[in-house]
Amino acid sequence: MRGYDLDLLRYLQVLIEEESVSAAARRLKTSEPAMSRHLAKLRVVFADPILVQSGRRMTASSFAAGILARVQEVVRAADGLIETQALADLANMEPSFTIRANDLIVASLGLPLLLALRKDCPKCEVIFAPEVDDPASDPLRQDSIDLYIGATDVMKPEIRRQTLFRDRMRGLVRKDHPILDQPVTPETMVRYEYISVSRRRRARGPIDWALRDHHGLTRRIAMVVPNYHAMVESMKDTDLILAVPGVVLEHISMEALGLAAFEFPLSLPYVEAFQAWHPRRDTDPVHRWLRETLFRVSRQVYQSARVVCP
Amino acid sequence: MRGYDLDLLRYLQVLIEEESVSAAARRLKTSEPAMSRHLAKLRVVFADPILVQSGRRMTASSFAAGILARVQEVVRAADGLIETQALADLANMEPSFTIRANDLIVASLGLPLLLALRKDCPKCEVIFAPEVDDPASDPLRQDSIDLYIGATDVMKPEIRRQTLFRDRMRGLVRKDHPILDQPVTPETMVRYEYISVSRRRRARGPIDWALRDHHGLTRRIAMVVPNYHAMVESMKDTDLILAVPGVVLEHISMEALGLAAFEFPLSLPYVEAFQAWHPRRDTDPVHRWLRETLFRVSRQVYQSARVVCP
DNA sequence: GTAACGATTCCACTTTTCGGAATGGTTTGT
DNA sequence: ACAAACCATTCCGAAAAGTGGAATCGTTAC
Repeated sequence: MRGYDLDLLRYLQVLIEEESVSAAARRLKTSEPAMSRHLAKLRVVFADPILVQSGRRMTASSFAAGILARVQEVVRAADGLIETQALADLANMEPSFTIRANDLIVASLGLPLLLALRKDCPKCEVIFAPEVDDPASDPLRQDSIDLYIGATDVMKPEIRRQTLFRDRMRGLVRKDHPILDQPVTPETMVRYEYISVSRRRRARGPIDWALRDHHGLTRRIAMVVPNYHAMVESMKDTDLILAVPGVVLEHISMEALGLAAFEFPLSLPYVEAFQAWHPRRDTDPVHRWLRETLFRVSRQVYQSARVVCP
Repeated sequence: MRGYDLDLLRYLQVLIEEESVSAAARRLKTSEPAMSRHLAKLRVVFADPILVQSGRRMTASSFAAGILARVQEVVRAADGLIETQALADLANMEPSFTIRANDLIVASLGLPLLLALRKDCPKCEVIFAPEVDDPASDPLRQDSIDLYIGATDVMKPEIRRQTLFRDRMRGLVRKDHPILDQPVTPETMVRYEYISVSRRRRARGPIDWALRDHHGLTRRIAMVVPNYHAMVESMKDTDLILAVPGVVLEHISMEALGLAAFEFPLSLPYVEAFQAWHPRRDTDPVHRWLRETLFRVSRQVYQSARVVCP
């Protein structure tokens, strides 16, 4: 009597969490028939149906629901056994990371991150996924991206997040913009039109609220664009103002583009850039190393940006 | 990145505990090449040699030795997940138990134990292994017996044991033996010769020491036999005396064999009958049920024996 | 240097696992 | 009531993985 195949616990955990054979199969990147067979084996080993029909769906049996926490703990402890060893062999690994981030994050952090990762893991690959309109929680849940970096998304409750840095918005304008002729005031701010960057038509934010609440002023939004780079290169011929996080200014060629930046004379909340990941990655040592590297790199980039633009 | 095959942990535990590929293979009832391949996989997963050459032997690497307790705990917790379910399906199981016990234990407890087991598990099988000369610890370690029942063996330190009952030795003689003509005394005890039951020529024991220490007397051993039944049927024509545990007297047909029993007039230590098993069975729910059943049955047999022969 | 013992690798065979296709089960919408 | 939609299970041929015996390798004892 040797004992049941312990690897079945991986399937058991995912089947109970998803309460669906097909969802569990998708999550572990295998087929439904294969996952259905694992379930059949689990049913024999545990002498319990594990998942039971509930109308058109399946639901966890009471036994399965009762042991889920213990199963998670066993798997977590088992994966923790290799954690200290896994990073010892990074040099020979070829992991691929899919990260979703907006164009300015990619421009400001993409290369420093890759260089830092490559120091430990020369063969790793970083894929920046294009931004699309769905909230980042969905692909994190579906495991189609490994990590999200951004500031604007609202995350689902189980998604893990870590703040990378907090920054202020600054105004970006053409170099000889008239607003620069004297110190910027709320009044001069609303004298010109703005570009708003949004993928979901949220054209108004903290700047609008500060102007309205503290000065009774309203700025005009001339246009809404989906990413920053769409406008940075062409705005030098306009009087438009673009609000950008300060940290990214270092990565914009101000002189070559004929641009300049100024600070908003408003008490604005900080923009909080964070990284987010699905909890299934919590015990993945390589993924943790990725997150820790990103954290370190973004802090370094942020510090050097503050030195350049005090 | 799905994670390593958790079933490898079973091999990891045994390999570290045994510090030998062939011993681990024997213990898990597989071949050396198969176990060597499991070790090779573990070496890849953990990026560690796990077992390293130490002269002619292997020894656990420091990493492996360091995680052994955690591995044991993970495997124990994983097996514990099915414990509450395992006994729910006893009725459909066909387990086979190999138990080593002397002939009188088999005679007195064999049938009651099987009947009790069959109440819960109608298809179970009990094999009483023949007694051989090696200490019981060895086959328990080698997993060739599931359980030992006896009183005389010294157990290795890791072997688990549980006392079943404590009993006194009694004298068994032919029915009209002259020693029964009057109350037995130490002096009459040494007037006749004895049969000693031993597989390892330990012909002298507590009876000899009590006679010598308290009465300055010595009994004569006429012969040494390997089991009780060898002599029980033929001693009715002799004046020989056989010392047996009281509990088994109920299972000897005294009238049919023309025998009788008497109490020794000595302050003898109790004989302690116990069951012993290897700790690998500690978390085996079916094995625990076997032990608990045996404990219950032996207590019942012992109680009824005390009623019959006060 | 040779024999003994255990670990590893090779190899042919067996067993298990895989995913696509087919089938079965349940609910929803018309 | 029936058809469509969705998910779970079973069937089937192919691929992958596992097995143990034989051969080879590595180390020590005599």
